[in-house]
Amino acid sequence: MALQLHDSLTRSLRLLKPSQPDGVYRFYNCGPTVYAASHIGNFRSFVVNDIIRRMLELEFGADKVRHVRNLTDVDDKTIRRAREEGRSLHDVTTEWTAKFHADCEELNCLPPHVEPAATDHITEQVNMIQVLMDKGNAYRAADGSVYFKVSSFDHYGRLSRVKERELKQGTAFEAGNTGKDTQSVDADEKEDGTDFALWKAWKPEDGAVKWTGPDGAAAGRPGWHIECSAMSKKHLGETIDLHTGGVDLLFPHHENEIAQSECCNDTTFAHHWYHSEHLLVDGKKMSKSLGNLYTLDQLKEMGHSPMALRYVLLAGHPRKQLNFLLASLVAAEKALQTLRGFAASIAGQSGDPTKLDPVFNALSDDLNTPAALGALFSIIKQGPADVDAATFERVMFALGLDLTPPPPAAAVEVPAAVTALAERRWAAKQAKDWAAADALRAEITAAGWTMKDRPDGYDLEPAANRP
RNA sequence: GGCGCGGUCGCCAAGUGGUAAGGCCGAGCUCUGCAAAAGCUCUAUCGGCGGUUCGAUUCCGCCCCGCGCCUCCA
Repeated sequence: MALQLHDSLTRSLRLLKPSQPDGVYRFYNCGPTVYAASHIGNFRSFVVNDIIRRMLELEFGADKVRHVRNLTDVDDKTIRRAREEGRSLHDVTTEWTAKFHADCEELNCLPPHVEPAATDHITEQVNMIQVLMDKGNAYRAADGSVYFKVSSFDHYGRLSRVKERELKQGTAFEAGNTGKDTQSVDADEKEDGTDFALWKAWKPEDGAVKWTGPDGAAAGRPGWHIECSAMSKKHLGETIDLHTGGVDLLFPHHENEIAQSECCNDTTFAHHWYHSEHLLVDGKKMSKSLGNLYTLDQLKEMGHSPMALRYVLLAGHPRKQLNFLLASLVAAEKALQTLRGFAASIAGQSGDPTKLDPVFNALSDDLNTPAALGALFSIIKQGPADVDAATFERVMFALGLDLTPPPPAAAVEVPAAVTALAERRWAAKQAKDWAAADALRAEITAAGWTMKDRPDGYDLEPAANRP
């Protein structure tokens, strides 16, 4: 089945196809803001995009996919962080970029082919803003900032259907963003409330962070949206095949990107838009204020593996909100164990390569990962006969599941008393004194340990009491 | 207020106009003295009320409940 993906612009399922004569599929994925460790909700988005990348490679060939994912390394949050820690912006973003890469690697996400950073593309952004100003799509405000004039772009709102939204009294939209931390001075400078910043004039709290702006504008820094327009143009060209991100980016970020790019380049910005849904925790979107935010490190500290998280992320449909539960990680770990056992049972075996088609078909059908997993386990249930090992590996590649056994958990010190009990029970067992052996097992259990017999000895493990 | 999404077995979660995948948990069984591991088996009528239909969980309407977005959050 050919790869199909939901398109946010047309709200329909559409086939993925390279639009350029070179046959290279151009794929841009909005990346992280590097000011702190990304949380597992961020990673849901990146894992989903990783599946897209993998499916594209299987569909068109690894050399026919160009995957770009940016790094936002200058914005309010990165600047604030640097200021609070008394460090340079670069110092802070370098640290968190490295952390992001490490987490991605643990989650088995393929690195994008290009990972452009906003601060490395100031010139490209300034040039783009310049063009927009020259064309009358942007204007300089009193403070030297530059804004995009939304009314100058007829198609504004097509993606998010913002024009169909009615502005009602008392809503966040109308009431000047009450409750949001956007007490932006911008509002006073803009000609229209919906206009957005392309270039932000320097303010004292920006410290050393500033660049020369477009002609006539003050020194400052680029607005958030323009970086993606400029960097996707530089690395993928004026028209790209697919642009993706989390649903929250649909408006205003992607809507604004379209406006900037299309006004600047006079051509279609992206043929296809895809947005993955949010990961919820405790039924709510993760947020610092709710205290329901997890990072990969936190899960690892609880004893969970990155692969288990990846599996959990795949267990929900990418375009449907997924409620994250710690218990799901335990289930995922079990499922992975089954997968490992199955992989071992078919190792080196050749069989019917079409047998796993249902899995690929599910993935090709709008990235239905839960259905794919379901199909996979249905096949596993039928036994290893006729399953082609190489094809199974392709399935694992598509899902990005690394079945290498996780490194053994850090050895926990076994108390001497428990070791002594275990030795006595082993001796009793050798002597076939079952009554004594069973009594000793009970004592070991009471002490909080589990004794697992092997033909030639035994293992001691702390009693399972994970969440 | 606007826009959008969702309510399916104890938990997670696919799916279909003709009586519902899969994972986890649970139960039973087999095999190993016991335990572990492994294997086998079993467990739903799809939020509520109407409508369309030969037939709806699947289509339409209304209601209830939950969630997201509405200017810088993946």
